[in-house]
Amino acid sequence: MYRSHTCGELRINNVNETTTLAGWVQTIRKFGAITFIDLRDRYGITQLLFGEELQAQLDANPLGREYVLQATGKVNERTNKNKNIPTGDVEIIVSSFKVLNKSAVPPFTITDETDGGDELRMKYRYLDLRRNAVKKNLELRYAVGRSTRNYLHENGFMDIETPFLIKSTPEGARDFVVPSRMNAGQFYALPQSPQTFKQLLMVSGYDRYYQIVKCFRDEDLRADRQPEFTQIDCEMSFVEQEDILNMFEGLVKRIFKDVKGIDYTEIVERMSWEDAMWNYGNDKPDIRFGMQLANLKFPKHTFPLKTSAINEAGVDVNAFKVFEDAETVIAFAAPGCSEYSRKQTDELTEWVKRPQIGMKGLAFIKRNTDGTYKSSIDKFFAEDKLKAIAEAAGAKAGDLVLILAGAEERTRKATSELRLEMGKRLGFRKDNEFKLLWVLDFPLFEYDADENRWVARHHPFTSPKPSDIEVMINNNPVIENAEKYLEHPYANIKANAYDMVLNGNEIGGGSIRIFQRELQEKMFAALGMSVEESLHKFGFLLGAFEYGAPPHGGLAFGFDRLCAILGGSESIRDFIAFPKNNSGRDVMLDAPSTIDEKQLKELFIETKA
RNA sequence: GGAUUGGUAGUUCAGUUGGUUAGAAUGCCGCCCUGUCACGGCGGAGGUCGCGGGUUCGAGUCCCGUCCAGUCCGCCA
Repeated sequence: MYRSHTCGELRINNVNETTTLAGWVQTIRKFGAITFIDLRDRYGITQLLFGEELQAQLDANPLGREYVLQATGKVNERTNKNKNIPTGDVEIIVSSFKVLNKSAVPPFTITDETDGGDELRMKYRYLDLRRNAVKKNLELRYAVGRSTRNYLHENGFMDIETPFLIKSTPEGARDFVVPSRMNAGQFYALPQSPQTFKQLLMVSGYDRYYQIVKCFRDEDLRADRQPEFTQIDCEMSFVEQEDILNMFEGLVKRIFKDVKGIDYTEIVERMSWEDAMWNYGNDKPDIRFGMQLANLKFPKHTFPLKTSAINEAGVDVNAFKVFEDAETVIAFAAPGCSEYSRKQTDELTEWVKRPQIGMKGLAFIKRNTDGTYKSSIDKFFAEDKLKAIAEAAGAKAGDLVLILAGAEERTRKATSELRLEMGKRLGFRKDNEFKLLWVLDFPLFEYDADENRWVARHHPFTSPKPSDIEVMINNNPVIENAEKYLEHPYANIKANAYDMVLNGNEIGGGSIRIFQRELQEKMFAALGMSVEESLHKFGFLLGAFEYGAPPHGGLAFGFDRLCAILGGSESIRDFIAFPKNNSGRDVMLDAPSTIDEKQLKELFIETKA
């Protein structure tokens, strides 16, 4: 027997029991004739006391950090208790011990606040994982997974595994490919998601499916993006959008309850994609705070049903040349910022001029607490006009109105980024506050300028809104005038698609699918695919749709990202046991790497001389 | 593919306008210490300033190239 207890479980009521612990040496504190050792395992830390009679034996078996140690002794109530750890009331008076294994000096400290940098931690990830901070994240991930499985199981969902070696369909993200030895010159692809398999399972009658599953995309990475990542992938038959929204906000609420102890009783807000873009400049708005955008000027065809925020106030924003030349002018109010100094407004201007944001400048109006207005553009607007603009932006006394102008897409995005930045600076984006949102009615198509064709915004299996099906079928997808693609009827077709947004992050998304062969064929054609091409790539799916495919839909959550947000982190890497770095490398394994000539030959891959 | 920040002791970092022998903290090693828990005290070892080239009397510092890492844009149905 290696141990009778873990290092995290002994308490005051165990006093006088004889116990054997095994774990890693966290710290050694020597005081001449006595020595304290903190022994650590997955469950906690317990203090060992080595008395005078063991010092000779300790000198003969010198210990160091991270040595694996077994110690037997009696549980003793401490004279000086440590209130910082759960086992702090007791210590073990060691009677015998054994070094189970030595350890080299670790390259960084195995503590909550480690001195190790990211690169070093990743290289020695097996040491990094000993740290409480990382362990906590993996425990949270495990809890989210358990909660998900429990909820879905209770609701009749069945976990079915789908293959990892599949067919490459270069639509969407780039595939990872795997050469086939038995089929010379041919390749498998790793799935970007089990999308087509779960739809086939619906055809097969497994009307509630789920899988917590690895997906692979060979694209450039970010702090919240890995080449292999995990999805909670779900699909249901005989459902409408409403059924799916209800089922899966139930899932997220259950996860909040199980993992964070939060009763999320609020109604989950629902917002159209158009409203999200109009009010927040973003299809995944953070609604933990207001600061909604005021559209002072915008291209009409982008928002055919909307009217300008100042149309009725009689303000001509074109009085300022920069605004006149701009396609779009958007403002919003930063609460309590009217006292910003010149230095602070200059700094914000520099912030929006960074290449990542790419604006030329920033205009502002201070609505002072004494009722006056001070603005960077008061040369062009009389005070009553400034007042009208400020009011359109929802500014109260003491607020600062920030205004950006330029090309529609860039300006809207920049304003959204600035809103998020100000929200962060003003403390409105708290890690421990959670706000869910459904974004609905996404556009079905997106224009691809490089190829001058339509691409599916979600994926090509997403069904159009029933009212838009006729528009899709009865119009030629060919874009005659690339400049005016927005005037093509396809630009306004809406999809039966939905995203779940948590605190400004897309945590999941899905759609009601096409389930009739004919409509699916039309969709492929709309995306510029020939009949031969669609049969070659998706013939199996079109075939399946001929044998009684039920109406169905589903969604997938980004599991890693969901865990990171629940853990209050921007980066998903510390919620994955063995993540890859920015360049897709595993620095611990040093992968990817070259392979043997022999392996290459077996794959019929020519090697360079 | 692009922008940007960084690379100096085992580790985390400082290093001024280009100027003598490149520093601090921590870790490591040795000695002392019977109640610590960030123990303490004394002493010691530890450097290809990422790599290559250039400017200069002189480069950690300036210039060019390159590699690595981080963040972002493009990309990610």
